[in-house]
Amino acid sequence: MPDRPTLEGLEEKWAAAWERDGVYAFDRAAPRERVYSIDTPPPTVSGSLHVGHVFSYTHTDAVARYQRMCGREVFYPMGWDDNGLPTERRVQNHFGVRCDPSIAYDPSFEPTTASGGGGAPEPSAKEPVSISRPNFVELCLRLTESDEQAFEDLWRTLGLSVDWSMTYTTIGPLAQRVSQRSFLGLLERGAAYQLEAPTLWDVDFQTAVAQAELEDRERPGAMHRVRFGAADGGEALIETTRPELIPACVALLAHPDDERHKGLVGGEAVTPLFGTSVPVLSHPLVEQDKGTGLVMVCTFGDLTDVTWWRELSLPVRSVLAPDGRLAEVAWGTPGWESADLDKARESYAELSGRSINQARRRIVELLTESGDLIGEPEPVNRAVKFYEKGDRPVEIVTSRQWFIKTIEHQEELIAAGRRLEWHPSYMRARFEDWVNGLNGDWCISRQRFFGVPFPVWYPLDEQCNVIHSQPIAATEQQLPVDPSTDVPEGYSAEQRGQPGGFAGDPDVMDTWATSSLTPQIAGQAGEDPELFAKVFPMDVRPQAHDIIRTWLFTTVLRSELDQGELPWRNAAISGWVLDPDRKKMSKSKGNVVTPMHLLEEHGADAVRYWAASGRPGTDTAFEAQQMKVGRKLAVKLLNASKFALADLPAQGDELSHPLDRAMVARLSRVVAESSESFEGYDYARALQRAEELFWWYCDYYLELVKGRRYDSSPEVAASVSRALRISMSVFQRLFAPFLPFVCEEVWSWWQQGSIHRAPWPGAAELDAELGGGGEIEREELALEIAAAALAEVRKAKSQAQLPMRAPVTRVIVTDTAERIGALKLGADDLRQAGSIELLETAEGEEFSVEVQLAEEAAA
RNA sequence: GGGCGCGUAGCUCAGUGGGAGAGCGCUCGCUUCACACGCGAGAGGUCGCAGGUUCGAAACCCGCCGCGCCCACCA
Repeated sequence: MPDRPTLEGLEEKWAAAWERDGVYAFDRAAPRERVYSIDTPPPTVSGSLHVGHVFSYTHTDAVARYQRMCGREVFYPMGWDDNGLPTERRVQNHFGVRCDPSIAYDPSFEPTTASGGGGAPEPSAKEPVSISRPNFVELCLRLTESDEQAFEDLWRTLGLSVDWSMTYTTIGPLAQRVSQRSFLGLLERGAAYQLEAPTLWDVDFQTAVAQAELEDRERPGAMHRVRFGAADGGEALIETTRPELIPACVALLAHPDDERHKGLVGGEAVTPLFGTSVPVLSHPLVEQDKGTGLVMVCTFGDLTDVTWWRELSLPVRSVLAPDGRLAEVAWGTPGWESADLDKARESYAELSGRSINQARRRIVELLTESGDLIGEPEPVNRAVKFYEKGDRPVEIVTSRQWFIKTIEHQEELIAAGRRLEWHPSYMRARFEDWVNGLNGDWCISRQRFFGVPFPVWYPLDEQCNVIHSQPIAATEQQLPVDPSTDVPEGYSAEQRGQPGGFAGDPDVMDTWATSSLTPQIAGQAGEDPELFAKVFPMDVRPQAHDIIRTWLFTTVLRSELDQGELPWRNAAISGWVLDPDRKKMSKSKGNVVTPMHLLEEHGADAVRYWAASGRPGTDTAFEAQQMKVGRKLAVKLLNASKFALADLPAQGDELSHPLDRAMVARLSRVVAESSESFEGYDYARALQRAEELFWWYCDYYLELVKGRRYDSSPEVAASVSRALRISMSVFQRLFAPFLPFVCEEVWSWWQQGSIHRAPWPGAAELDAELGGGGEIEREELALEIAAAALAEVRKAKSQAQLPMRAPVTRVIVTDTAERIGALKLGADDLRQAGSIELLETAEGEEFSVEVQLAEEAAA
C-alpha cells in the first residue's frame, strides 16, 4: 500500500493487467443460463469521437461489470460500423477522389492527398480524381482501419470491459456473409422483393434513401398561384410551392364536397406553358381550406402525390433526372401530348438541364410573361424533407429497388415491442409511434459503393436486357460474394454483360440493412451455431433514443423475420450529451467536445462518474465540474481505503460494537437498493445511493470509530477492525462498475484477484454478520444520534473559529428517554470523536445539544 | 395537428402521499495523526401557474403556460 496513494498511472497499469489476465474474456464454456449478452452498438467510424460516445458506452459498461460481478459470463463484443455513406464521404474528402464504377481497377493507384488517415479531413480544392470501385473500397478500408484503432484506444483508456477478441466490423467478411445469408433467406421466403416504383431519392448522393433516414428542415419557399386553363374556356387556379413541376402535372384534385370546384371535377384542365390536358378529379385527402382548394398532382412532388397517383391510377410524367436536374423530354411522344407542341417544346427547353432551383426561377419568369402567375409569389417557411446526411431536399424518383416487407408485419412488430422490456419504459411509445406511422416497406438498396453487395445476378436475354424477374442467388459456399466480380454458378466470367449471359446486381445494401443484424453478426449466426445458441436472444440492446426508429426497429424486424423471436429481452435507452447551453452536440454547430483530453485531464474514473450520473434515457448537459466531483470520489476511495486498511489490527469473530453493527445495517440496505437499481438498468441510482452513504460513512462513521480503530488493546479494536474490512470490501465492490481503475487499485492492496470478477455484495451476507439480534433498531438510533451530536459539536467549533481538534469541556445532549438510552450505546465513540471531556445526557422533549468549549470556559 | 418527456436553490439534478434535499458555485473558518485532489460551518427555494382529490400534495387527477425531442398526407 503506497504512503500517498494517487490516481496517476492507474489507467495504464490496470488496463494492461486486465488484458494480460483476460479478466473480460468471454468463456463460451459457460452454460446458457449464466451468459449475459450485450448487443453493443457499433459506433460509426467517422474519424471523430465525441463525448456522447463516452457517455452511453459507460452506461453499458457499468451494467456489464455489475452482471459480471453477479456471476454472469458477460458476452460484450465491440463492433465498428465502417460500412456506408459516412465513410464514403470521408474518403472522398480526405483523398480527393470520386468513385466511378465504370473504371477498371488500377493496382498501382496511390492517392495524392492522403495524410495517413486518422486526422481531420482535408478538403481538397482540386477536382476529385475518378477511381474504380475496388480502388475506392481499398481507400475506405485504409481509412477506417486507422479510425478503428483510435476508437479502440479510447475505449481501452475509458476502461470498457469488452472482450476485444470478439470485435467485428460491418464491412468485414463475417458481417457480409451474415447479411447476405439473411437476405437470401428473405428472398427465398418472399419477404424481400424488388420493385420499380417511386422512391425517396437524394440527388447529390444519387441513391435511394429510406423513410427512417429522413428529417424535416425548415426552408424558405414561396407559394405561387398559377392559372390552368379549363375545358369550358374558363380557368382553374391552383397554389404550389413547386411550379417547376408543372410539366410533370398529371391531374388536378378537389375535395369531393367542395362546391367551388364541382363544375371542374370530371372535366379536364390544361397546364400553362405546356398545354397538356390533365383530368380534374376529387379525393378526400384534399384540404379545402388550403390555397384555392384545388391542388396539382405531379409525379412526384411529395409523398402525397405518390398516394394520389397510386389511388387514382394516374400516369407517370416524370421530369426529374436522378442528378436533380430536369431531364430531356420528347414532346409529342405518348404521355407528352400538348395542344401546342411548339410552345411546350419552347417552354421546356428553358428548363431542361437546369437544377430544380434554377428551373423554378426560370419557370416563374415564364409564367409571369405568359400571365399565368397570379399575383406575387408569397414567401412561406415550410418543413422540407431531407436525407439526414444530405444537403438538398429529397426528391421522389422512380427506380428499381429492393424492399423488405414491413407493412404486413406492423401488428406483430407492435406486439414484439410490448414483449421487450424498455428502460426507461416510456421509450416504448416512440417505437409504437414509428411502427404505426410506417407508410411503406423498407427500401434497403443503395446506389453506392462501400457496402454489402446484393448477392444476386440476373440473366441477360439475347438483346442484353436484364431479366430482373429471375434473379440468380449466390450459393452458401460463395458467401461473401461480390456480384460485380464474382460469377454465378453455371456461368463463366466471359458471359458477363454478353447476350444470354448475366449481370451482377449493381447496388449495395443500406448500412442499416446490415447493422440490423448485429446480434446475428456478433453471435455469428450461421457460422458458429454453438456460440449463437449461447448468446441469442441477447440480454440487452443499449442504444440512444434517436435511433429507435432505425436501429432498434430494424433489428426487431430482422430478428422476427429470421429467428421468429425478439433479438433481446431488454432495451436500455440512453440520452444525449448536450452542450452547456442544452443544444445537441453536432459537428455542424461546432460544439462537439472530444473526449481524449478529458480522460487525460480528469482521469477515466472521473469521466465515467460524470457519465454514470446521467439517468437512463435522459439528455444530460456536458459538465466538466461533475468530473471533478468524480475525481474527488476516487481520491476519497483511495484515502479512506488506506485509513481503513493500513496496519489494521486483527479483527474479531463478530461485530460486537453497536455503532459498527448500525453502520453495517445501513450498508446492507444500500446494497439492496443498489442491486435493485442495477436490475432495472438504473445504474445512476445505484451509483447515487452508494455515493451518498459513502460520504456519510467517511464524514461520520470513520470519525466516530477513529479512537477504537487506533486503540492499542486488541479487544477494543476487534469489532471496528472487522467492520472496516466488511464495509471497505463492500464499498469497493459497489463502486467497481463505475470507477473500475481506482477500485481495482484499492482492492489489490488487500485482496487476491481482480475486483471485477469478485462477487457483487449481497445484503444477505451483511445481514448474516448482524445475526438475528433484536437490538439493531436501537443500535441504529445510537449511530444516528451520535452523528447528529457530533455535527452540533463541530458547528460550535466552527462558529467559534476553532480547529476541529479543539477540546470541549462539556456537552449535554438532551433527548427523549428512549433516544438517550440508545445514545449511551455509542457515547464513548462520540466523546472521543468530539474531543469531549465530559459528556452528559438529559431527558427532554426533543433533541438538542449544549456545547461548552474549553476556550469559553477559560474566558 | 398527434405522441413522449421535462419544469424543485445561481448551476446540474435527486426526491411519487406526512421533516424541501444533494453536489457544485458562493461566504466564513480550520495545516485534523486517511485525505488541502482536504475538513467543518453558513447563506440561498411561492417545488412553472391555476383548480381538484385528501386530515395532509413538490409528488395523485384536470386545465393552462414554457422548454425539448419524436412523428404526421401542410399542396
